Amino acid sequence: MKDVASAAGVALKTVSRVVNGEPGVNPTTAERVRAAIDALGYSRNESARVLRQGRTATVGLVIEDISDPFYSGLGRAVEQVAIAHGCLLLSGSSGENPERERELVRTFCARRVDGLIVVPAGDDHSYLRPELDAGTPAVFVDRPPGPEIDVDTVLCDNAGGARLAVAHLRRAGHRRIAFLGDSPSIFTAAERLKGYRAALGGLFDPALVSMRAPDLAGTGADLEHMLGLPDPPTAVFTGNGRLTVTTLRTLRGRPLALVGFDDFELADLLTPGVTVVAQDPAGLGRVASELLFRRLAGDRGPAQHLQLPVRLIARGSGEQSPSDS
Amino acid sequence: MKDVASAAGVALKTVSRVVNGEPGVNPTTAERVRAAIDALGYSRNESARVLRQGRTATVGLVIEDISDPFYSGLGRAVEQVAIAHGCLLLSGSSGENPERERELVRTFCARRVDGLIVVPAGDDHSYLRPELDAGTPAVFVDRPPGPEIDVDTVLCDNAGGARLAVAHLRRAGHRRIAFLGDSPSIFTAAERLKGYRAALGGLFDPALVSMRAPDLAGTGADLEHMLGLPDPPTAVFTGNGRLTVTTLRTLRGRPLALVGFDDFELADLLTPGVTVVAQDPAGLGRVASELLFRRLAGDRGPAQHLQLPVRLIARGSGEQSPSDS
DNA sequence: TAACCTCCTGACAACGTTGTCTAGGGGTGC
DNA sequence: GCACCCCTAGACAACGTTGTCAGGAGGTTA
Repeated sequence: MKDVASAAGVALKTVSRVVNGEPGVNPTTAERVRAAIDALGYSRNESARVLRQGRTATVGLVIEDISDPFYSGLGRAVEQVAIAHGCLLLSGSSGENPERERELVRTFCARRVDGLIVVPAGDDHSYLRPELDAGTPAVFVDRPPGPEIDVDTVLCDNAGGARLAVAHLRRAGHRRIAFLGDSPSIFTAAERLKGYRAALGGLFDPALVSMRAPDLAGTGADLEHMLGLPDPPTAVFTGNGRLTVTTLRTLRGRPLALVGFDDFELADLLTPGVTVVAQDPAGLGRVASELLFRRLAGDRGPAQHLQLPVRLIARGSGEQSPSDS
Repeated sequence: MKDVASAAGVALKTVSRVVNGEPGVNPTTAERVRAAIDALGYSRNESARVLRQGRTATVGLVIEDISDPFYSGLGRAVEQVAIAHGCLLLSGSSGENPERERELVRTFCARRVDGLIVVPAGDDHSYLRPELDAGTPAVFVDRPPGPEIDVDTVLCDNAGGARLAVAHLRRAGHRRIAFLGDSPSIFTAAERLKGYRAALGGLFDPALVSMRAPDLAGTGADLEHMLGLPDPPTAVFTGNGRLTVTTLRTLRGRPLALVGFDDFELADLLTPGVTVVAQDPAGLGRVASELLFRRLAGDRGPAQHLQLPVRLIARGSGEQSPSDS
């Protein structure tokens, strides 16, 4: 900017005014400055601007894994809202590691992001307190924070979705319904287990429940084991999209009624089509980021806790009767 | 930092030294400073640090659409390499819009990213010249830049992959092989058309080629039209993952041999399994970012142009003979 | 005891912006 | 012709950090 100023024969401040479109600059002078800017290929140093003004026009997004379609859909929605507000997105994957989540959040905060959107991996978020107190708003999405902090959250109706899935299978006549879920330490997995259990009532049998960290081989083995029981399941409820795919791959055409949590591309093209409880990742991202930008615009109201609905999409796999298997 | 300094009763610079782990600070003093840091919840302002040092430890990634599995896989790989080098990732989706690509790159540069990884949407990259001259390295991945600039590129063997696909179908006995591709303005689509055409030789028939911007309805209609020709195709080669899915959805079980460019999850679970020419999105991302970090480490050698291999994965759909349809 | 060295600490400038304040030039009103 | 005001422009400080350099305290050597 200094170079531009001397090239145009004006003061620093005048260049600053032109760059920022501030009023009170003679059009002739402004034109001369613009010419100098073009000639020198100058572009404003945002770091300095941030330092001076305090706002970075950057939002930090912490998700579990950007290459998971669920989270990348969520991320895309956040990105779009951010762009609409003139913000950029700093993003990072926690890989389900609380330590990494924390590190990402701290790094983002050190770079003075204006706000955070977090899919938490851990359940202790006391480390966020200083940042929140310093005025950096955070919105938790897909999973809530630990009890230490009270911030905006956007979740989907996990338990309700699970009840929906199990009720659907029960309507088709199933009484032995297995649940293949993620590690119970994960909020959504625990909630879905609750819904599953509630909808089963007296039919609940712990022998038909497998919950473990994503591990294709392990969950597949659990399912095989269940199928070998004297009173095997006639239907399966899978706790997330990855597990649904794992299960399909394990079954490989063996007929077993199936309802999966999370919709996925091609679910309709498989034979039979896969019945799912669909949530709306883009909706989660959109709502969460709109909440964040409302905070950034100055909303100081109490923390909001939103829940987005889920819906069951029947495609065939969930409508098979017990006698089909 | 100023507050920390006065709280600990030391000078600014001493706090700076402690924060940066610089030698030459009395352990007692350092401990006092650390206590003050904890008490005040201080975290270093990276903007100021960047301003002072000139390096942001940030890499910019411009891709087409973060929610596309191909690009999110690529993005994830870039992220991992960046993390390994202590860098954060600023990312943005161009949505196949050259204007937006340019805007993203400029915004990234204004924030002084240390380097750029770009999947270009446009073909004029003269706008990057000032940045390159200023020493910001860029690596183009999946598609090359326009002729105005000569930078590192990492592509996959598009034409070779297409030849592979068509040759595979020809071996199964097909002579009427349709090509459903993306807009010919997109580099990869054009290359794949070239490979398709080369492998067909005299069998090439423009009536069996559809190339258009991603548009489910349009491509589906083109395919339907081809199937209504007096001499219809007995096989289809689809130009990318999205189009493969579109085609599967259009065909909905109608038997027609199919080979798709790009592998996708569940391709093996469909009936028949979908034969694909698989490229390695994570590999593209990894190689590109390693190239970038080599530049950031000071490598000033001539621009490298790498090509990653593709491989054909036979799963059934590409092995059907013409008489099956 | 003087000279020197090491270890630790602090003062100060600088990075590139922008907010605030001041000032000159020219026009307008009386 | 004088007072006043508006328009434009520039000088200067400040944002929070780090690099450079200077200097004091204490120990060692001659």
